[in-house]
Amino acid sequence: MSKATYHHGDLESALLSGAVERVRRVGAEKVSLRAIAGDLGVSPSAAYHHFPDKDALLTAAGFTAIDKLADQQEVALSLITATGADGALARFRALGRSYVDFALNEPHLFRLAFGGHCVIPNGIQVGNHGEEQPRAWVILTTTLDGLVGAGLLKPEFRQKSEILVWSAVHGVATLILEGQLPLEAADELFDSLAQLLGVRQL
Amino acid sequence: MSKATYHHGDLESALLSGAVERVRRVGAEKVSLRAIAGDLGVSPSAAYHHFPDKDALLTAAGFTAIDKLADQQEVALSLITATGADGALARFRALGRSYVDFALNEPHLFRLAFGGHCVIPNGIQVGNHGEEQPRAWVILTTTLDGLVGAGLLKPEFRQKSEILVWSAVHGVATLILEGQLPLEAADELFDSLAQLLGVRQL
DNA sequence: GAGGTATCTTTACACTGTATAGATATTCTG
DNA sequence: CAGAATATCTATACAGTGTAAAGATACCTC
Repeated sequence: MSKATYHHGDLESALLSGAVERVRRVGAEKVSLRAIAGDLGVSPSAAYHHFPDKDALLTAAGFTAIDKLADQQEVALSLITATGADGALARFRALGRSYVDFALNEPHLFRLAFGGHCVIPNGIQVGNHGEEQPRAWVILTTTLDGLVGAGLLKPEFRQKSEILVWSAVHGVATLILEGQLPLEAADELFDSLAQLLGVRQL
Repeated sequence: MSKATYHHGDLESALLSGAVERVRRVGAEKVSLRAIAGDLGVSPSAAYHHFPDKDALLTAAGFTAIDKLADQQEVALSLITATGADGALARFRALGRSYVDFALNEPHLFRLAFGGHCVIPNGIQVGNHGEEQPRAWVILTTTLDGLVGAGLLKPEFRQKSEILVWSAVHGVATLILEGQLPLEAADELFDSLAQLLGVRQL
């Protein structure tokens, strides 16, 4: 409770969630630092004691958006209680659906997350299943492991599937969001992926 | 020559290419209308006789970025003179490579094109091979036709390949650009795609 | 050539990010 | 438990932004 009752409370996280909320509603290019500060009853300059500049605040907001996406994926996965092959396949599909749904339900957060603000310096090491991997990656590999374990995904496709699945799902989400592909493209893509990866049809 | 020697010449297209050039160099969120106008020796308000607002100018710039991408793809395809199966496969790969290369070489233009400015209202009709389809789509379908014609792509996969290939290539380009996947992911993806689609290996 | 119109300039305004300096509350140190 | 040091926030200010409104200028049409 030391920092929590300083001047404002925890202004840093208040600014962060304020930024997320405003981006969510109007999009990153239309949020103003002054408006976020105003919401909190705080002067425009106050933010500079917690973030070097507006861009840093938006970047932080973008990373929490990435986290929200992972949260949503985990919720979607947890809703599927089926075990065995049916469960593994349903989880694979739910993973893609939740990704696309997030993009369409929260377009501004999705664009903030993948629009240049949250560039990870040296990228991800694909083979490395370490701790500092993005959650989306961990969730994906776990789900693919489930398919292999259930005998639905041929083990020799397992490795290559990681990049392929994530890229395809991210791509279709973006292209639908930007109006370059129709809504139905998502389900058609999931069908194609399941079929081409050798997943047994239901 | 009527409009070309009006007051400035063709200010509309000058503004447009000025916007493209500045976005290319510093990114869309850092370009100012006044700077573009200043480059052309024109007052800040002059732009409003050709575009309703700054956003409209950026949107127009985004569509020319989409066009530049298509141009680059066509150039890449035209460089491959081989005929038959080798040519078809090489063109397929070149298509993906040029897409990823464009994203990495022109990150700001790529983000402008697919970052919310150029949303096509009702999306694309996938089955429809009409005239008003985006060039990227036409280029892709033609290349896939080449694969089928050369006996490299199973005809039963042809239809589903369109969405899958475009999504996967767009996705991997974006994820590499945003640092979520390493550079090598692109080639690994092309390998996976070729293999899974049943394309005969070289 | 006259009138009308498209094009561009001038001026102005509200708003932005943020630098600087000062005020205030908390924490640390003796 | 002082008093000093420090973290936090405010007040003020400034340059730069998008754009609205009104006026000037060049072009086109009749």
